[in-house]
Amino acid sequence: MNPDIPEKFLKPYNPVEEESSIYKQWEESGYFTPENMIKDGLTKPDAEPFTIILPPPNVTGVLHMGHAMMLTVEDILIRYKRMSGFRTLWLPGTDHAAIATQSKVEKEIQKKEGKNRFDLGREELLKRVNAYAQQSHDTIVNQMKVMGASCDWTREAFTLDEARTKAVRTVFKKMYDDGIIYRGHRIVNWDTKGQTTISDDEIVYEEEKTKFYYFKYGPFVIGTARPETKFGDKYVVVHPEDERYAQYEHGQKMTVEWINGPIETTVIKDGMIDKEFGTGAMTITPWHSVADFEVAQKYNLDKEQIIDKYGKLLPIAGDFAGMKIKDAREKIVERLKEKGLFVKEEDYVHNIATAERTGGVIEPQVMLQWFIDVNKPFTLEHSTIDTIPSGSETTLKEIMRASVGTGQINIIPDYFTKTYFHWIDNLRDWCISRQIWYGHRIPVWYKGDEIYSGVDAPEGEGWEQDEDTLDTWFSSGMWTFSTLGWPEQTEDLKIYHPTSVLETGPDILFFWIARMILMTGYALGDIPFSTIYLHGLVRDAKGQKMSKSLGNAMDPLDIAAKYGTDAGRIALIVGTTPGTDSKISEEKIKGYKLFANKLWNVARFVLSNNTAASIDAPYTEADQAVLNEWNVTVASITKDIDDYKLHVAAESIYHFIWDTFANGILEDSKPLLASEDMTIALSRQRLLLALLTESITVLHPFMPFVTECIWQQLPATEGLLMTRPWPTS
RNA sequence: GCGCGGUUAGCUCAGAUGGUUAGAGCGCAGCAUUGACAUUGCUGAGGUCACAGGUUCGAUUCCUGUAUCGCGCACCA
Repeated sequence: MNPDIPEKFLKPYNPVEEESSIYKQWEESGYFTPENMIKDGLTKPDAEPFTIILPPPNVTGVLHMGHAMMLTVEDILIRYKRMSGFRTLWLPGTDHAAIATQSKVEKEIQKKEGKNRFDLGREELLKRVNAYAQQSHDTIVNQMKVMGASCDWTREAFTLDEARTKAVRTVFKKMYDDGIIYRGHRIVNWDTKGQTTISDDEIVYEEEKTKFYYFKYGPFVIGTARPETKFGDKYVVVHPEDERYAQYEHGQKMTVEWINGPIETTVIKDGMIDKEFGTGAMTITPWHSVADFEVAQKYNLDKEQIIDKYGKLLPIAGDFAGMKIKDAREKIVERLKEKGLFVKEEDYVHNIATAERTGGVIEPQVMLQWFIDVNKPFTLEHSTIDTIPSGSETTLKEIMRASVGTGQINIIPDYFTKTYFHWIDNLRDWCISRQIWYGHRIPVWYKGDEIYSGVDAPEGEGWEQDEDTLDTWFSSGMWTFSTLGWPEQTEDLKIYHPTSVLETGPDILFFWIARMILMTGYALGDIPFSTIYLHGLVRDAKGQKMSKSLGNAMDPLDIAAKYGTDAGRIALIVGTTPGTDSKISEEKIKGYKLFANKLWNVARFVLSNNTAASIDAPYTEADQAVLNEWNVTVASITKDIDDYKLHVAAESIYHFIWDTFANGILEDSKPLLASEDMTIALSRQRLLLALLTESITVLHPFMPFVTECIWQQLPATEGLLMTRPWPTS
């Protein structure tokens, strides 16, 4: 036994003791910044860049296991590429997450002080939200460091900071000038609780059991689930080929008895109606239904507002004015019964739209809002998108389609490509204005009838800025290039853009990924990244979604404290495959804590059986063969990582270390190390040290802490394992 | 309704561009060991790879259909 073995190894591996000091060493080395790697000769100056821009976590609280998954996958890729000689940048940041953050703070204020945002006023609310966001930011950054994220903190960004604001306003103005951003009266999703518009993607549908009513409407019987919206219904729609209604002409007018007395109605014949549903006849409410609105636009029909912003009936409802829609429903049915217009009712299940963040019911409303036109042709001056030549006319939809369709952007797993195209096909104009206060204020100013859009406020007196803010995805859509300094033509932008990999969960494929492709295509004529890697949702041991309310959420910090970050990281990777949900349990993580300790003991054994004389000892033929086999293993692991099969790579190195190395080679070594023949003993000593060194190098991206810790105890090593070149055979 | 994915050991999941005995972790049974190991090692039991057709010399793998679970989108007023 070698008496010089470091004291550390006399005890089991203690991750908590080692991890924070190791992270500090990495951070203080400056090597998270690629330029420092070049300066010290660890990366070649002309090395190919590899860039990941971190999907910025929302400053709404703390990181959860989904974030841990994201950070682990990205850190593995980054560490691997850094070791492989790439000019590697991982740029971190956080997202102000407008509506999510504001509604969270509003809820707290409501709970503690019983006040809403209108009681506080814009300025005071923003003060509170900013304070909360700052605190949340600090927590998040700390968590990321605990998880070992090797990102370049000198480049950290925030979606609402000064540089990003400039980028946002620059794009807004350009789109405004191109006529892609327009202001108009269109039907939007109005959140009656949050008092703001939201996008189609922020709606969640909840099943609701209700009644489906049939009423007499002149000579027709119409069906509806929402009698309370029917006051202004002056149009009855039937299918042009419906023989039951063949006797009526399109545009034919008639007077019918209705809720508050007789009204004049007009027959509309359009294919939008489903002949088989109900009676095949319905009245329409263009102000409060997307489909009805479209028919109304098509035939230039009147649109009347029935429901106000708070979900109450307007004066048009006569006796029912001021009532909440749910209360009004039964009373209206009663009225129609009294008038003898009621035919029958049926049980009915349908989905009601609610707002994801506030839970409020969505009432479609026609409102004056800002939109991005996804179908409007414009000229793209400079383009590197394969099928869109520079200077040609295109649309935002076409950019989104082309970037992925040509294979310039590759999605892993590839079956999500279909989902992506399906979404684009159904995409409508994007409503970007929000009636909340936390976020990028719309860079538009008004003075009388004049409208001005620009990066800065216009000169002169009397200009008022638009009260609304932008949808949070407007700014996060620019994240891959706004973080690199755009609109300035920075070195960073030249070197690191387009980025290499965008890694995130499939739940924000549309919210975010598609918007990044849109924004980057528009602003730069380029793709934002060449590979999209989608990880699955992290669920608990029973397969349930982790959530605070279920009490099954795991805190990555607790995991780190109990089992070590390394164990948590590799447990998230092994046995999971891109795009597929995975389950994580403490049992699984515990298993990898044992693995860290196993490795620790391997190191102890190797070091205690190593002597200086073995350094240049020639390998025996048998030992050379062992080394050759290891090289085959390395090559296969390398290929797996290159193919983004991280789960396979992680399992391979785990098996090599535990089964092949510890249980096989170490056991076989015992007699060899004791051999009288020094060529055999020294060769074996050298082999063991070499295999230990190489295997911790390959394991490093997956379990960075324990490997770095062992590396620094090895004889004749200098510098950090983090910057050691990846083994090539 | 349309689309996508899953169905492999008791549990959680990998994997095979079609080819002898289909893998891992956990769990289980037996044996060994106090050691490099807050243990670990060895051995073992356990699988018609959802079901039915088809293609093929050969299918768990490819194709079609069915069942079932999950997800996404669209929604019927």
